Parts: sequence; C-alpha cells; structure tokens
Amino acid sequence: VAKRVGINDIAKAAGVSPTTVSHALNGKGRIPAETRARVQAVAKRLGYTAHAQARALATGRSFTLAIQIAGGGRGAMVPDFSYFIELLNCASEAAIEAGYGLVVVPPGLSKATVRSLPIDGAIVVDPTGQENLLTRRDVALVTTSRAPTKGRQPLWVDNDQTHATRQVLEHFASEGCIRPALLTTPPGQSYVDDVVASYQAWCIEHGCEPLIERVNPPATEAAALPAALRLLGHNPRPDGIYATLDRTAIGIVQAAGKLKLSVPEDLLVAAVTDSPLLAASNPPVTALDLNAPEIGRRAVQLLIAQLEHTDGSLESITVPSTLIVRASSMRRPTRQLPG
Amino acid sequence: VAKRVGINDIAKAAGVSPTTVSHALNGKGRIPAETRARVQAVAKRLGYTAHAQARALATGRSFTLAIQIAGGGRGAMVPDFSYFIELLNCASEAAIEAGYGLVVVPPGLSKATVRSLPIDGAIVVDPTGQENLLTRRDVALVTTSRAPTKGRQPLWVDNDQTHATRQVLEHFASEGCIRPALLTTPPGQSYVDDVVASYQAWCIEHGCEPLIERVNPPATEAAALPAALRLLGHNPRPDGIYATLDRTAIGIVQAAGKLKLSVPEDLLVAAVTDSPLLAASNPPVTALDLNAPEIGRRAVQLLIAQLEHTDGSLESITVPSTLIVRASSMRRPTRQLPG
DNA sequence: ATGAAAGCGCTAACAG
DNA sequence: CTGTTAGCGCTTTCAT
Repeated sequence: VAKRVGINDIAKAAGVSPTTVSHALNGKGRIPAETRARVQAVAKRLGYTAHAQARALATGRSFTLAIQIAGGGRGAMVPDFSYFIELLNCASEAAIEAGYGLVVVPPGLSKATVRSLPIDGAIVVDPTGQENLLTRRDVALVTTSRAPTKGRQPLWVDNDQTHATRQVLEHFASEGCIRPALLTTPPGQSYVDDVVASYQAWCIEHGCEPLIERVNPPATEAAALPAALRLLGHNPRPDGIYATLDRTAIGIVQAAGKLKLSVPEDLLVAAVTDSPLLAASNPPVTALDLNAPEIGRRAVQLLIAQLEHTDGSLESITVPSTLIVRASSMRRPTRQLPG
Repeated sequence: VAKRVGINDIAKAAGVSPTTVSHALNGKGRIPAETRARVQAVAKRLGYTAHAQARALATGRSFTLAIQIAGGGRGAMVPDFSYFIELLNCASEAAIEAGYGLVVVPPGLSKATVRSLPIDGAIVVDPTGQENLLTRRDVALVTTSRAPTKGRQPLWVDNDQTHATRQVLEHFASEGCIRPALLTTPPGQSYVDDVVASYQAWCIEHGCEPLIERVNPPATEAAALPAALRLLGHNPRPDGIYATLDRTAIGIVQAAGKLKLSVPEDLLVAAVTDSPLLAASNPPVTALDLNAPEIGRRAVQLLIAQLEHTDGSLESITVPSTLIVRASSMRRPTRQLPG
C-alpha cells in the first residue's frame, strides 16, 4: 500500500511549513494569494486528502452527522418508503460534498447510547417527540417536519402542508367538488396536524361541514377500507376525499369500487405523498410530491450551517411541494400529452 | 458543558496508569481479573465513553462502515423499499452495538470520492458490479446478493434463491399447477440469475416448457401488465406465475383480472420479495420473505469479523427465506386462524 | 507573513 | 504485571 500523502509531504514539496499548508488549505490566516494557490496546486497534484480522524481529534469535531429514521416496516411512521430512500440518498450526497459523513442510527436508542454517538449534528425524520436524539443539547439538530415542541424547537425543514391542503381543496372545488372529506392517521405528527387544521379552516370559510375519519397505524390499504366506507356512508355523501398517506388513498379507491362509485365521476381522490403506488393505481391518483431530495439536501445544509456559520441567525426552511394532478381528480376528459 | 471524562480521569480515580486502564477496557495485555474489574467499575461509575476519533487516530482505524444503496426512486434496483429500510435499520443497530458507525453513501460516487472515505469496510446492497466502492482494496467488503465477479469476489450475505424458487414451484405443483411461468427483470443481478436458472432446471426435470417474460425497469405494476398479458396469451396458458418483484406480481393479478381469470382458481401467483403491498392486495399474494433484518445484521457482522478476526477463514452467509403462503396460491379453502 | 512547538485522547512499544 | 514514553496527522497558539 502506498503511504498516505500527508500535510508534511506537501509542505516539503511546496517548500513551506506544515502550518502554512494547513492555513492555505483551510482558508485560515493571512497568506498571500500566490502562496495559497501554489500550495493548493501541489496538494492537488499529490492527491492529498485530509486525514479525517486526525483533523477530528485536533478540532474536537467529528465531521459526522446522524440521521434517524423511524420504525422499519411496522407501522406507518414514514409516509412512503421511496420518499425516505430519496431523502436519505440526497442527504448523504450533500453531506459528503461538504466533507461530512452521514451515519444512520436506528430508532429507539437509549439515552446513554445516543449520548455516546460521536456526532456534530443530527437529523430526525418525522419526529414524534419521543426520540432521545432530540435531547442532545451539545449537537446541532434539524428535523424534517416539525418536532412536537418539548423544550427548544429544533430548526426544521418542512413542506407547507397548510398551503398544500388548500391547494388540493381548491383543485377539488374547481372540478366541482362541494363536500370534500379527509382521511388521516392519528394526530401527533406535525404534517397530519397541519393538514387537519388547514382542512377545517377551509371548511369554515366555505361553509361546509368538516368530515374526518382516522385510520390507526399500520395505515395499510386494508386498514383504510372501513374508514373510507364510513366516509362514503355519510349523508350527504362526500364527493371528494383527501388522504394523508398514499396507501390509505388506495383504500379509498377500493372502497369506491366496492360501492360501485366511479372515481373521478362520483368521487375525487387525492393523497399527500406521491409514490409509485399512486401513479400505477387504476385510476392514477392525484398526489402531492413533497420533493424528498430537496428536503434531504436542505436538512443537511441547515445542519452544517449551524455548525460552521456561527454568526448568522438561521431559519427553518419550507420546501415547495408540487401537486400532481392525475385522473382520480379530473372530471374533464384527460388531455394527453404528446410523447 | 461538563468536561468529558477521559482515560486519565479514570486512571487517577482507580489509582492506576492510563495504560492499565486502556488494557483493562480493551481486554488487551495480561491484567489480573481483580484489577480489570475494578477499573471497569470505575469507568462505568464515571460514565466513561471512549473518544472515538482519538482512538481512531491512534489505531489507524476509523470504526466506520459504509453502506451503499442503489438508485433512489427511479428504477427497480432495490426490490422493495420496506425491504431496504429494514435492512438498513438492522445493519445500523448491529454496527452501533459493535461500536461502529454506519454511514450511508449515495450511489454513483466517483473513484476519487470513494477513495477518500474514511472507512474500515463497506456493504454494497444488490451490486451491479459497477460500484466504485467495490474497487477499494484497502477496506473489508461485503455485498448482499453476490457481486458480478470482477476480480476477487467479496464475501456476501444472500438468500438461497435457487432453493427458494424450487420451493415455490413445488408449492405450486402441490396446488395442482402444471405449467408454471416466470416473470423477471433483466439479468445481471445475482438473485435474478439464480431464480431464472433454478426455474429452468426445474422445468427440465419435470418435463415442462420454460416460459419466461422480462419486464424492463422501472418494473412497475403498469410495466408488468403487458408482459403478464403476453404470458397469459401463451398457448397452452400457464396456470401459475412466479414474479421476481412485488410490484410485477401485482401487475399479474391485474392482468388476470382483465382476462377474467380468477386468482387462484385459474392462476396461481407468487412473488419473490414479500411486502405490505402483497399482503394488502386482493387476493393477498403468496411471497418469499427474504428476512431483511437478518441480512442487514449478518452483513455487518461479517464485515466486522473480517476486520477483527484476522485469523479464522470467513465464509459467505446464506440467510434462510420463508415462503408465506397466501390466498393467491391456495386452491383449497383457506383455513382461518383464530385471533 | 511564516514557522516552531504544543497538544487533541488514545494506543502501543518497550522498560521496569 | 504495570507504568513511562512516543507518537497517530492535524490544528493552533504564539513567537519570529
């Protein structure tokens, strides 16, 4: 194995001291641009890469970020799995670009274990507020969707579910829907609460009766079916249903089928997290694309900003979501796009 | 912030030297059991945790493992997403228990980036053989499902798809199926190749004509539909189809519905990766549970064994899979389990 | 503007 | 069996 090229090697090659090399490479100190450029050139030529753990020891930082993902498989903690994979991959990419490693930590770690993690910061995806990781006060924190506040609210990266819900309801209305209903999971996660509140506000504004059913986790298609049937058995019957999970939306479509109701003619359907399942459904279901890649990237950037940008006051970030209109909510004939 | 308790603090408290503490805690050297116990007790009492990056610098190891997950969202690289989340969470848990961190690295990293990762080992999930991570010869490697060999074959953790395929086909046969067909994705990933080979061998043994259709990624329900229709249009018509992905199996069920064929009366259906989708389908689809948690754990253990267990010759691991028989492949009336 | 020197917290030779 | 001594590769005062 070829010996690692270190800061001393490049110091020798450039005819300066290790200190100067360190300064030149990290933009510290006051070094003439010329010297800096030369040192950097030599470093590149020699294929220098900083020895991460040496730097970590010297600086007291680990250049490692943690990301915690809620329950694996059981339950419906993560709205859609492809959502999470995209988020994870993009977060990891952003971290690596910035010179950090992103470690996955399993859910449900003890306080002691959590305390011993050598990390500079952590991302908690869709927190319930129970996560021990959120109790660490010595690391930077970011949540995606907001943590039920308990003590200081960590910075978050989230979608504007309030706006998005309104957007869906207005889309429904424009397609002739006058009695929209809502199918959600139990409250506690911020996005659920946001959708419910926004839905209720819209109903009050438009003088219609709010109609909400809850389905308990695991929120599968099958579990959603009875709740959807209850909604559809209501009098007057709702003519549109918005679901807070992709799989429950499929349950609605199935329920409509059972009752010989046509989607979208008799019932509009939309869901909050876009997924392959919704796109492939029959009919394809209108959905909100939450932009998982952007959420992952932003969460990492916000974390690193807290770590490095000590001065500026940082703010939580709202990532735009996109409403993807599909056949399940289009009463007019579909216009086919060429290609 | 309370100052970290270090090895020197506990040395002082226990009235020994730092070296003795180090040895006592790491099981090195020959230290009387009594001393060792006392030191460990003091360490626990003081809530000592080794400073990871200091140890890393001193030992030259990073105590960090990488895991690479193929494409996020697009394509069908990962057979099922919940499969991957479970694998990831369990791998991460196993790593943390053993004192390692598990970092996620995005797919498609350049050779240079891959080289600069400060890791002791790496897991590549369902490799295609293109992964630059597999070219690092200075770290331990494990793949889940086997890497298309290109140079040395890394150790792997895999299911026995050959056996499992046979198990499915025999189950089909026991339910009266005499013309089983196969619906797969393109070759290249080892599990696909294994299933195809095993299927062909079975057909030859049982004197039936192999009937295989391929569906190109992204292997969605919709993409599988035409392939399934082609299979069902074959003469004589197959009376059972085994699919190598959960979503393509759903495509088969849809195709059967379109042709007014009943599942399971006219057609048995099974799939290779169990998922919520299959369990919730109508009818529920028989599937192979690959035991993702075990695969994740074993992969980490095998990696760490390579790192620490320099002596013993290590072997790749086959994780048992479980056939979960559901309505889609049961001709006899279902016996309901109580509860 | 640059470099010498002192660690960061731990482990590993090597002496006692 | 235990303790002293030297670093691991980098950053960072602090002189020059």
